[in-house]
Amino acid sequence: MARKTKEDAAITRQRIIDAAREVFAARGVSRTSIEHIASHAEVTRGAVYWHFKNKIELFYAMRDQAFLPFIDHIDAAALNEESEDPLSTIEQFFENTIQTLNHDAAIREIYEIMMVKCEYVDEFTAVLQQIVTNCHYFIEKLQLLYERAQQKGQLNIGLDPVALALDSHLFFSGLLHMWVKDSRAEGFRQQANTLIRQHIGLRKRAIP
Amino acid sequence: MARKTKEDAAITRQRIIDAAREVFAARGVSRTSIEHIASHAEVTRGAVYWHFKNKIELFYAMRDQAFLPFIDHIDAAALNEESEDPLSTIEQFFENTIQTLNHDAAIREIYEIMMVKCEYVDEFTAVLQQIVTNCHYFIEKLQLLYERAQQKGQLNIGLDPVALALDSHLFFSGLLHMWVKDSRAEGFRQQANTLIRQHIGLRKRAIP
DNA sequence: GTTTACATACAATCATGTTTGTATATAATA
DNA sequence: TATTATATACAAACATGATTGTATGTAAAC
Repeated sequence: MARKTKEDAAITRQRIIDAAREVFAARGVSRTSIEHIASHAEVTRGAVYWHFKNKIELFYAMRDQAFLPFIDHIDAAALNEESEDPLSTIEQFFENTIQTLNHDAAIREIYEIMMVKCEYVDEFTAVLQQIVTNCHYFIEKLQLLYERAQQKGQLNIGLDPVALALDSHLFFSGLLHMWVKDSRAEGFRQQANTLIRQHIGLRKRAIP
Repeated sequence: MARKTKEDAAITRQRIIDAAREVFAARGVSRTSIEHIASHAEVTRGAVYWHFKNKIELFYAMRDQAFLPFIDHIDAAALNEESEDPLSTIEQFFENTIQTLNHDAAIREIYEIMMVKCEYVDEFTAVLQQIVTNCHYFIEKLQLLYERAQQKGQLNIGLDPVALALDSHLFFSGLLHMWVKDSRAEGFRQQANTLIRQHIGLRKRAIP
């Protein structure tokens, strides 16, 4: 087949990434061969190997399409320094993430793949470490927000922003995991927002 | 080779399970071949296929060695009805689980495999569903304990046992995940007990 | 004309499930 | 109690298919 224009090539590249995501989600990363991805994207393995060195490079490309926006989302929440209501900022952040999972099938698939359809061994161990690094970054931002909430008197007395940040991170991590695992929408997915509000409610200063 | 006695066969079987666990932990479930397991157990594939139909049956056998005791542990905590201090029962349960992970390398490996070294697709999707079922069971027991804590006046006023149970489950689920992922003991593992106490502390009625 | 963007062909492993072979533990029988 | 029959606990061989990376070919864009 003939050479394509640069824009065409970019389209092919994205098609391959999309195909990879879909096949990963259906068959798991390990059981997915380059041929599976190629035929699903309606190209040959040659095209895949042209755009990506191997499977893990493709995996990284796919991951970035969900995680770069997520980082931006975290930063946006934390950077809003003039917010009058830091506690609500946290709550909104959690709810928005769940919203995104509900509405964006691609993002949802990427989370699913990374949480229950990928084995973090060999070349993939680095991915796990990057996730952990991101978690620490996320915890930092949560701590910042809780500190601001404390300054504004939103928190119950005696609560420590550091502890709250860690606790909220574990809560949210657990929530995402349950959300993904409960793929038949048996309840958890509908309950998510309620759970978030209750979680934040636990910290909120009682209105006298 | 010759036929072994029943006890010898049982030993061989357990050796194969142990070998499977070790190789799964090192290479991930998908990348592990029956031959890998066999040679690690110092038997041939024939022995493995004699004792187990295929890889997933072996996986189930391995899993049960960690999860059956875990269920018992949950039941033991919830059945202790005369406990004067249900909140501490919960706290102890969390801490004991972490203790087990710290001291029992086999259990630790099984958790690791199930959380980050296994892809839940095809024959493995059933495993995920079973995990979710177990989670719901766990949440029920937590709810029971929180109800007892409420009756004994241990909880802060206005807290709902149902909400607390879900929140604690998410916390614990997130904690286990972080514990497993933080394999280089960079902090999370040491912090676990502190986090548990703080989490429970959030619910505890302030001593007047 | 050269580089790009692929398709096609090649070579080399590797894994799976099954089948067959076999020595012996164990139960049945005499 | 000694003998025999059979099921057991594997090892070894077989047949088949899948996957990977690379190497080569090619037509069109630049």
